[in-house]
Amino acid sequence: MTDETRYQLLRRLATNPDTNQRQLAAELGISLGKLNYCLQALISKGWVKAGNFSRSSNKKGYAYMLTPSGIEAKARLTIAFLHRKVAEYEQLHQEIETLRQEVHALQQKPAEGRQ
Amino acid sequence: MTDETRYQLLRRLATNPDTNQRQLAAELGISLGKLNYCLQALISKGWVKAGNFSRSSNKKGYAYMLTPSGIEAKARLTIAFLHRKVAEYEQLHQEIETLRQEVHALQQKPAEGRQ
DNA sequence: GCGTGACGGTTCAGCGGATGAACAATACGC
DNA sequence: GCGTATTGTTCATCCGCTGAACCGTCACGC
Repeated sequence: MTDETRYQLLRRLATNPDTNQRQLAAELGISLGKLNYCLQALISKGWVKAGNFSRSSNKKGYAYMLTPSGIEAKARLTIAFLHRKVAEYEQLHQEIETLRQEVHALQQKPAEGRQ
Repeated sequence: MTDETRYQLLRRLATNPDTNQRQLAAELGISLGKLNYCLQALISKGWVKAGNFSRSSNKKGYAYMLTPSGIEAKARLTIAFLHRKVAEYEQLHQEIETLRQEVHALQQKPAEGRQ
């Protein structure tokens, strides 16, 4: 759904290709159903391939590995995300400044509305 | 619903008590139904009073004014929000630092995965 | 081999918040 | 009065998310 989720998922898979869906869902703080949905989306985009060979010791389940185009996509998303986050950061700075002024104003006239 | 919404609404009403619900909803970026719901919640908490006297030139609709306890509540929420936002700010700083490092790493080995 | 238990992927009925069209109420101009 | 415009209120509908249930598969013990 969100591309925040997509990005986080790609990020996770890049470092940890052999994690099961339940654990991935828990780590990203989303439901199993949603994770499965996102994963299928990444796979159908050709960014992730589900190799059905071994998960380390245990032979069950898939290993979800980024394809070359998945790696490129992750790079693009990383940069896009950096920019977005910096913008958020600056806006948050603004909001905080405004809030600080409001709090300051409150402390100037602390008795207003009390009894 | 969210107390972000509640706070924003109190904030708006404190400065602009005579705005109709449709416009309030548009300004907060939420639907009319949700705004109405939130407003009723504030009213039933006793934080806002809907005086049915004049909106400036036009006599229709209500003027939604903060009660004394509404003013107090707004002060509390303002402070709580400041703290929350500062925490978000710091976490965002962290995330950005991580993203910067990732981007840097990408630029060190830019040919990976290309052909 | 067969049975069984455990694990992992997939599905989907159900939930809950959000939406905004439609309705009700009120004020105004005529 | 009547029609119109403006505003508050409701509620059927939508839509994404959830997680329990389901199914397939593998590993182990026999």
